[in-house]
Amino acid sequence: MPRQNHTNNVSRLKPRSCEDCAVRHLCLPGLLDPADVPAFNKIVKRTDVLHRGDYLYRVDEPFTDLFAVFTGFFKAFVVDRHGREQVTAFHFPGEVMGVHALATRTYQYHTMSLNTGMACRIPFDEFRDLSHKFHKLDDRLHDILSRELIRARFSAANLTALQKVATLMMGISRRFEERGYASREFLLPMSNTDIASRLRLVPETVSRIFTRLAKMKILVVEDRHVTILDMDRLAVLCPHNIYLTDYHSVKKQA
Amino acid sequence: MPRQNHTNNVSRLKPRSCEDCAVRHLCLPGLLDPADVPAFNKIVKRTDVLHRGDYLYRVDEPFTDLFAVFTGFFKAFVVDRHGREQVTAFHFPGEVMGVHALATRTYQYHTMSLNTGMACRIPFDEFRDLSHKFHKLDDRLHDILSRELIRARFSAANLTALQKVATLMMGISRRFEERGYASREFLLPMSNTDIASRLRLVPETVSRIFTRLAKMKILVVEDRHVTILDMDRLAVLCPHNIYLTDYHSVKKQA
DNA sequence: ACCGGTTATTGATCTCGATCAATGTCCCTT
DNA sequence: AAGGGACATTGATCGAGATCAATAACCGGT
Repeated sequence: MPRQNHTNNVSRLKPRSCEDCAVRHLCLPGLLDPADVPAFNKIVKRTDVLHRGDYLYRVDEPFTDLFAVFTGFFKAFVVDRHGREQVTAFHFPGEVMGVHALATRTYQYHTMSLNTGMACRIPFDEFRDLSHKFHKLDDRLHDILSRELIRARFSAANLTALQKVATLMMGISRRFEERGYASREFLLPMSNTDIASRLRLVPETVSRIFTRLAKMKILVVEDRHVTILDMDRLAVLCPHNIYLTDYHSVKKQA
Repeated sequence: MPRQNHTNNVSRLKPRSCEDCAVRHLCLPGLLDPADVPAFNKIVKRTDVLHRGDYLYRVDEPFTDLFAVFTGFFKAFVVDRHGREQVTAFHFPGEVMGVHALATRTYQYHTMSLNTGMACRIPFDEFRDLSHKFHKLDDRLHDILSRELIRARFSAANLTALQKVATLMMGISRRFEERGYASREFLLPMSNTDIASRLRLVPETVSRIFTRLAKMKILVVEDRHVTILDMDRLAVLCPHNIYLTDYHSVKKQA
């Protein structure tokens, strides 16, 4: 049984640049003329190798940088007054983290590595200066913000537990696909508990839904290994064809 | 019993300018040096007088303009496949509408006037050019987007019906307050049904919650007239002190 | 290989808000 | 002033998911 996820592979940890990053097209410099990418790369710093549970930033820390996932997976969450985690987003390679803090100038979410990985740090002041020269950077930032906004509003929709889980799984599949990885078979980067928290469900319900989906021969989760058996019927369970991706193009609603 | 809402007053309908707009500080030009406001005002056009039920824009229309509420109130909504309205936001004077369409270049929500009012139309291409000269416009746009993002994520939180209604009422009160109107006594600009739709509840539940709040001597709704009797106890019902405002500063969570 | 803590699974019961139903109120039109 | 359609209120019942509880599987560390 395959145990390692391709995307978890961080064996070659030498610093890399945006120029040869596999997910640049999804990331902040994605709209730049290739000739302008080195100028952008110059302001980017890579973090140390991060391990499961390491924080990228915490709530109330002053906002100084935007971050992008270089390798690995991250989760954003808040902690309520009873000490319970509430996951607000999962972040895949190439996705930008921290844009929510533009107005308040303090991060509003904790952001934590789900496994071994690395992030890119983009000092916002330098980004802002650069975006005045390269307006494509501004356009991309606007894109990211407005996509996240639409996605956030839709994830507030009143869905059944089955629809929620189906939509999340479809979104994860899409995100693997747009990064060039297998989209019908993959390791879940996050725990069942994190999934439940993200979807405002309890872990018991997520577990039951997985059992149901297996009985329906749509999707099997064994250990953390997911196999999508029937992508079409999975898609039918997702209302509006809105998947919980961060950058996939937003579909129209009827 | 007072029947007209101050903010509904559109008796003097001559075109006005940003320079003497009472809610400019909340709006797109809010961060501009006063000397630069006329340059911004030059690209702004006011709509005709709009009446209850008039559309400002519809889903799938090409995105050409940002809009701002000049007078009156607006709601944004989608229509699901069963023809049911799903309200996604209410907009008060000075608030900017349409920013969600930056990425897709088509509006993703219907936006409709709730009563007699008027909106400002800001052609986005001209705004974009101007923002390259006045970076404060860009900063404000970022602010608006990131605030909406945080608000949208929180409105996805798992609240009880009581918490939802309390949070909305507190948000409305705050929004009246920051516009200089009475914040403890006002006319509800939207129907109970719209409130229910916004909060993913049914109108029956909203009605029952209002009855409960009256019995608790926290808040009375008679006809559309709201009187807040105990602001402190209302605030206690709002988790995280996050109110559903568009521009009020986002509070920290514990 | 063995533990100890975290995480997943499965079942029984409970609860909040939805649904169904009936009546009442408001407001716009004529 | 009358009538009609949308909107609001209140009660009775229902159901999806939470909660409570118990067991099992997994994982990291020594």
